[in-house]
Amino acid sequence: MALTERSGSHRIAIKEGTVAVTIRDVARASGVHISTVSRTFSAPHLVNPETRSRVLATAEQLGYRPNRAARALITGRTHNIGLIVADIANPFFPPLIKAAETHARRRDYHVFVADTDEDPIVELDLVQALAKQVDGILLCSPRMSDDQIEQVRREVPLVVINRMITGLPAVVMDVGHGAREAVRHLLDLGHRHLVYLAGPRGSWTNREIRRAAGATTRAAGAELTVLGPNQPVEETGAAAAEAVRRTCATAVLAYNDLMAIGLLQALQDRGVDVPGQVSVVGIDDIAYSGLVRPRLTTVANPTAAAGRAAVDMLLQQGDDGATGQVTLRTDLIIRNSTGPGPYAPAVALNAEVAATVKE
Amino acid sequence: MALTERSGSHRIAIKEGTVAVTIRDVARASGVHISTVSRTFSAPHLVNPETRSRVLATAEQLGYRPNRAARALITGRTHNIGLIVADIANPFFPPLIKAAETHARRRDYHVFVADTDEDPIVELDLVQALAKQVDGILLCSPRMSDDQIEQVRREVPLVVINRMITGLPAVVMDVGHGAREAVRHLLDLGHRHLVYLAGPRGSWTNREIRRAAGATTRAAGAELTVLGPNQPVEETGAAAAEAVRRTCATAVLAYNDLMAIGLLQALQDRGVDVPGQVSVVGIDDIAYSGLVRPRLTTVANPTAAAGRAAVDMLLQQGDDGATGQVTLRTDLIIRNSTGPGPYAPAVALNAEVAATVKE
DNA sequence: CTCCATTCGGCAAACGTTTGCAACAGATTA
DNA sequence: TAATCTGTTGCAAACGTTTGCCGAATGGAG
Repeated sequence: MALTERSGSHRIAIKEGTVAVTIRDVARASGVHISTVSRTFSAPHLVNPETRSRVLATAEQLGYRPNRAARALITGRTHNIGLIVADIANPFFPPLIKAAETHARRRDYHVFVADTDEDPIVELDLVQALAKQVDGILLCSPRMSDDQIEQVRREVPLVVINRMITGLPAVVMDVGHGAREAVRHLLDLGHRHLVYLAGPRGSWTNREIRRAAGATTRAAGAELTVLGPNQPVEETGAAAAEAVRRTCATAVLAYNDLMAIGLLQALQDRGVDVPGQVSVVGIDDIAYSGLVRPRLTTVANPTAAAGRAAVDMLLQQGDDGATGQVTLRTDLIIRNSTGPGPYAPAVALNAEVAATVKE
Repeated sequence: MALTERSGSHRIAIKEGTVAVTIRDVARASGVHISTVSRTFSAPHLVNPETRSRVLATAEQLGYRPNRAARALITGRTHNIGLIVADIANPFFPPLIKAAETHARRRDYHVFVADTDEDPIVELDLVQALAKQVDGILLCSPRMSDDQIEQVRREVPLVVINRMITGLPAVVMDVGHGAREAVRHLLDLGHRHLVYLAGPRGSWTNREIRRAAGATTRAAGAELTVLGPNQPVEETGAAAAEAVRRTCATAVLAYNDLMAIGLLQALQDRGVDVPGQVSVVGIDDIAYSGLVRPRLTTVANPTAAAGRAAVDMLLQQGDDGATGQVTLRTDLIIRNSTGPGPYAPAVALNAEVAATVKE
């Protein structure tokens, strides 16, 4: 460990060639007390403009950067946010992460991202580990039980994304709305037997979709078969092709685009025409849903907006104890993976029926 | 701000209902000095097993968690790693991030992920901001100049991924090798006029591919047209379809799968058969390259391995000053987006030609 | 019984900040 | 002229740890 002589005092060069320059160095070099330097950065209005600019100049020249650990120690705020997701590699999350990160940075916060691999135990571990080094945690589509979340909540400020827990601040996408729209779209096209290709157990979103789809089909006197639960990846979507065919359903709503795409390709591979024989609808509108052929009809989730809203809620939480719950709108995007079903009305009628159902 | 009476001293409840329990509380509760508690956690062999278990028990019971900021302040190590990528939403990165994160966690490190939006200025900003709160930074496919990286390097330990800078620890994927294989594959198939659909300026990878592709085509007496530079996203791939057609080339190597997929779909949309009329090769082997139809022939990059290797290098860097450079192998994966070109040899000849070229 | 080695645990300084308090100057008011 | 106020700065305590140093206790050897 190299020792470096500097300004008459010994300093440890933690990283070779790098000497940490502190507030004290700046103070000495500009002939003021350290508290003045501190204030120059954290409460500029309290220091004489002249002094301030002098301090800033020497700080700049010396290459001073405030030590956030020290600051955190005394203020109790780290200016870090934890963001926990089930799977970074799932294309649903990156836009959310990106938005949250950019938004946080604009408020001088940094984001720690952690990946739970869809495992509730890892999830709990991560929250605990992160709790002390962040000012709050964004819990995305958690797989933990409500109880566990309640418990964790006592250790660290929390905002939950895509799960509704009473008394807990949350940002949810109203996926029920999107699912209803999707099912109505399929019914309007003349499909009377649908499949819901379910997502992972423990997912609030999954329950919401299932409930919405069930209610809407039932109300229309149509049939809904639920296949699942499944891991929300393409493989399971592809693997479900067989089962889907066996149900004789003509339309499928999948828990997410990944599964929808997997299913779509598997169906095509075994010679099933999409949307000629089977219509497929996804959820999320990930970047690839517009790239596959046929382009995927899907429910667009405002993930970026959700990320931003969650960051805002978390940062506000410090000020007052108000725990809001924000619901974001989701919308059906009709592309080419859905087409007329066996009971398709005449084109002229189509609009009329749609109008009626929507009222 | 709520004040809470506790053990006769005043404590600030930073987060309502949450009182931070410190080493001091544990010490008091278990009747030992704080240093003993500290040692129980950071140097267990120095404390009597009996005392240790008693301390651990009360710590557990009180819900004590070490304050990493305080620890960082004195040890100079934060146990955090910064990971800077150009674009989280680019599916090339998530597997790398995920691997790095998991690997780091196993060594009791956390990862901060930041996204530069492909902007070298943001990149520099981020490195500087992160420098003080992490023990080192993983710089993924940087877009900064070598000089800037050299400068930053003096502020914080660095490992660069996908860029070779002399004297700087780096993990690179030998994309030149993959590109050569890809080009040979196309030549073997009888293509004599290729296009390289280039990536972003400032990218080391881009230069490597271009150089490798150029050298290989030239050696075979074939022609290579370079189109670019381009932002590495599908849109630019799709937008390039027109230009590709104009070149009359029969095979395209793209900077990455995203662009390859964009191009592939755009070609198909305008009635060009892939691989019948044009062969397309991507690079990266992102999850979707196997999902599009035709499945994409591509160069597989060991991104997860790269992430792990980079973490290892960074953490070792602390021990000695050794700066290694690791090169990871890339491999061509032949799928369905490539087919015979206008000068295709007879099938029997094919293997022979391949053998010759490879010698 | 004395001495020494060993093991354990306490003491206190240090890490780099922030912040309440007090001091001081100069300006304003009574 | 004295009193008050305002703006600027210094002083020192705190934040929660780690760690070098030293003393106490213990046990074994002589």
